[in-house]
Amino acid sequence: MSEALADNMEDGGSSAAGQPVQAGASRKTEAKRRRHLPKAARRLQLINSTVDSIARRGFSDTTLSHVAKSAGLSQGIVNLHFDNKETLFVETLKHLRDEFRNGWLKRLQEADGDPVLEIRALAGVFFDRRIGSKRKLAGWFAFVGEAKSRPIYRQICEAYDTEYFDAMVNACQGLIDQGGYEGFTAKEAAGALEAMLEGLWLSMHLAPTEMDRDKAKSVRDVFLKQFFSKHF
Amino acid sequence: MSEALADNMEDGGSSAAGQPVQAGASRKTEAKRRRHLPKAARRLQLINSTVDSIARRGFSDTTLSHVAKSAGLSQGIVNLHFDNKETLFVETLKHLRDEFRNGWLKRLQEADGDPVLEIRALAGVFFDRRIGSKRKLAGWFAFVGEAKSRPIYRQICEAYDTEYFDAMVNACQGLIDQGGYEGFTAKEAAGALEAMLEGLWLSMHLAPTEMDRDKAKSVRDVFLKQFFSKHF
Amino acid sequence: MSEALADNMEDGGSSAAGQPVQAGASRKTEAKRRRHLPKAARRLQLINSTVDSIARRGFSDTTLSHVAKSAGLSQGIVNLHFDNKETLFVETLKHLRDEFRNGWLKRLQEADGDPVLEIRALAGVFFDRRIGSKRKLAGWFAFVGEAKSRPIYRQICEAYDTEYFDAMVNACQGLIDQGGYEGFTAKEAAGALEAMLEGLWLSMHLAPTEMDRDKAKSVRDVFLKQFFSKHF
Amino acid sequence: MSEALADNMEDGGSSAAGQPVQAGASRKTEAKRRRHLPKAARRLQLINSTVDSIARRGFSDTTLSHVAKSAGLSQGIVNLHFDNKETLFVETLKHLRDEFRNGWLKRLQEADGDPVLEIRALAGVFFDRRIGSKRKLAGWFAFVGEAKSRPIYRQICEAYDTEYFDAMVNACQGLIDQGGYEGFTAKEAAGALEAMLEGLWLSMHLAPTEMDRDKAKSVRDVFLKQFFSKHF
DNA sequence: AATGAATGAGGGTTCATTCAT
DNA sequence: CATGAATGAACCCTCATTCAT
Repeated sequence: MSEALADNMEDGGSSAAGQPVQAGASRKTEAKRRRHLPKAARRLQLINSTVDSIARRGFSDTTLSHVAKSAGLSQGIVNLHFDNKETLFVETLKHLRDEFRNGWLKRLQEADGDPVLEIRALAGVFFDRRIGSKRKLAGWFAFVGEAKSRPIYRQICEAYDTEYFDAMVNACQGLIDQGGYEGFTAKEAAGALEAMLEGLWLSMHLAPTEMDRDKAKSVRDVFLKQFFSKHF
Repeated sequence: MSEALADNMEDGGSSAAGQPVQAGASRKTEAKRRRHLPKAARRLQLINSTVDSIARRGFSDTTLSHVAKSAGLSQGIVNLHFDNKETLFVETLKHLRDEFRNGWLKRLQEADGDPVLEIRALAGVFFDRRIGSKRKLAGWFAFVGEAKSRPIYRQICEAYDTEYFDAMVNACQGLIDQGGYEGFTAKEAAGALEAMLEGLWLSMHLAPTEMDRDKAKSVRDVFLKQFFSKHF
Repeated sequence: MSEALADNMEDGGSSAAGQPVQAGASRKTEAKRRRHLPKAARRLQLINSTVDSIARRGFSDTTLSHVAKSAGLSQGIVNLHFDNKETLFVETLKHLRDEFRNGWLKRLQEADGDPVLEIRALAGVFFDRRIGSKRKLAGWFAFVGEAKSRPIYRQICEAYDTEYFDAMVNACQGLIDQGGYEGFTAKEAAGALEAMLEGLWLSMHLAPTEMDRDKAKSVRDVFLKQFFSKHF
Repeated sequence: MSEALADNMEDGGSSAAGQPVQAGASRKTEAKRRRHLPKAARRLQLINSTVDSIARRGFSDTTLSHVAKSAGLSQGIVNLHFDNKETLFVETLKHLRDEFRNGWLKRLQEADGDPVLEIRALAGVFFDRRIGSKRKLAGWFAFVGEAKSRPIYRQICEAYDTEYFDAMVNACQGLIDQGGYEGFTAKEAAGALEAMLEGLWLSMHLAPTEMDRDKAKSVRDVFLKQFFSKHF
């Protein structure tokens, strides 16, 4: 794995090629190479390898061999745990989606109903190193690229996107209700904000040297100040 | 196929399979299937077919057979006009890129130095039906999805992206210089605006029913009003 | 397939299409088609099929499909065991080369230093049914035909050719040292003899009805008698 | 054309790529690039280009495009002058064959019935720079390599080979009739001699650094001296 | 549960051949 | 006579999937 892609491995990139990660190799049962693993753990490992491969080689050059090798396992392993390649991709997307949702949901709960904190929470997920790591951005945009021709990918995220947007609208409405804002509705503000956040991710994905996380954050801050000057 | 024609087709794309477009079908010899075409025209036709195919089947399921068939031509036609599949993709991306640049450049010239008009010009290209048609958006995001693993795609657009951003910064600076704006630099405003426009394209691509062109325009307007209240 | 078996087949070549050779077909599990084979055995089988195909269809009409089919295996089998077609050819040539060398080396050792027996050994390999079978001659000359444009083929045999020639010179020198020969050096005799032997192979390859193995042997004998009249 | 292959161009290698040979370019009608040529001349030019290509790229990598380009002509030119690729090859082989036959026939006539001169004539053709040039040797052995699978190639040379061998036998018989030789028949001597000459060609083809024309000649001389000591 | 040899469909590419110009 | 764009069959190779071990 290239350094650039590995930089956010706190989010659990899969094992290096050849040898699976052995965090606690001192435990007896892991003295030998661990060949048997609970089904769920194996599946997660393969999903992570898939994200790796997509980040490194792109969607169209990701083969099941690559995924297996990157997990340090053998040829047929994927078909043992997933019905087929498409299923692996679907599960991978669902994994990214769930991580994203868990990310903002947890923060949102901590906001405890305060609209300012809620907006910070909802926007903040885009700047979470674990969720917006380079390899995961690559994963996201790989799926975006295929979404047009594979409706299933859109369907997988549809309800979750709506849920996120609704939360954003709600938070904006909370600010507006506190008075002093004119000229835009909560939906419009939320639409602009979400679009901008996604656009920042796109820039971070395409031109990481031009748009790093800090620069993106300052752009976000400017935006919030312009829209909600009384609160930010 | 004339460029104007293809651009207005809004996802209609290149000729239908089986019968190539025959603009001047009145000529005698066209009773039989027309086989010869100027080299440049044939290449453009194939590029359009490529965008079609990418939009319809995605990057990874676009085969040279599909491209050829969608152009109503034979198997080997692509390799006759392009070195290989990758070259076809590269030329396709360059085509999209050039169209995009021509789009805003022409509008920018008409702005004649007026910053307000310049910003309208630069933002407007995202709402041009010919440039931001569904099939072309699909094309753009297909390349985005592969950009991480194929640096050539990024390189192709790099300088052009910079050029666009610089123009945007310049226009924002023009407004700021006219006074009355505080709290953000031209770069920050331009960064926010461009990110939001790209985010709107993303929404239009992924959820066209949720985000249509008109809704996107109103979001843009809200943004401009919030940032440059004295001019919009 | 055992090597000895294959060598004795005199143009019979590898297994017939449809059913691979099953030496130990009595085992239970062989009721179904045997699919797994040790890697080395599979490679040898494919090499033999390659010689077959070259003999039957020539170098330029030998396709991987033919090789696979002639081995009773599937399309992709060759690429599973060899990097590519060229590698298969290279390994095939090396196989022929090694067989040839093993042929004369073994005989030479049995000669036990006696120059007369050594010359018989070195010449004799050309008349070995296993090494100079019709299909293998076809293989040899197929590679000869491509040698000019694919230097690798020459390189593969270069050192081995030199080794053979040196052994021949050495044997001739042995005879000359025993006295009574004038008018030629050991190198010249060896050069003439080797050239003639190769020429005989050429005739056996091109005109097997005119030049069969027995006729070739008698020509060889005449040659030896004329050059080394005191010993033959 | 590589230098090594060009060194014997006195035998009329075809034009260099890009520009056809223009021996008498001063003639009016050749001021412009000569596009029209008598059929026979064009055919010969293409045959020569074919030998070139076979020498340079081998039989299996010789395409009609290469032949055409090497003649400085366009794609479809070969099919205009030959029924198909196979016909071109057949005609090329016939050309080599005819040149070879003309070579020894002419020399033989000059021998005027003297067996010694006849043998010199028959053997000498193998050392003629025009007939045994490197590129033509490459051509010969390319056809040898395909001969097994394309009987037509053998048929083309069959009668001519017999004719040559008969002449050789006849010359040997002439010497034997003059007395003093025992231990071999004319057929055996001729068989040995022809085989050796062909073997020398093979060595000159495969290992030109080891076996050059002069070395080959001296081997031939040794052979003649051993077999026909009273005449050579 | 895991392996990895084997399969076979389908991809990109080449090239002999055709044909309108 | 000559050109070169176009065709389409067939090649090599990849890879998702199967299956005996």
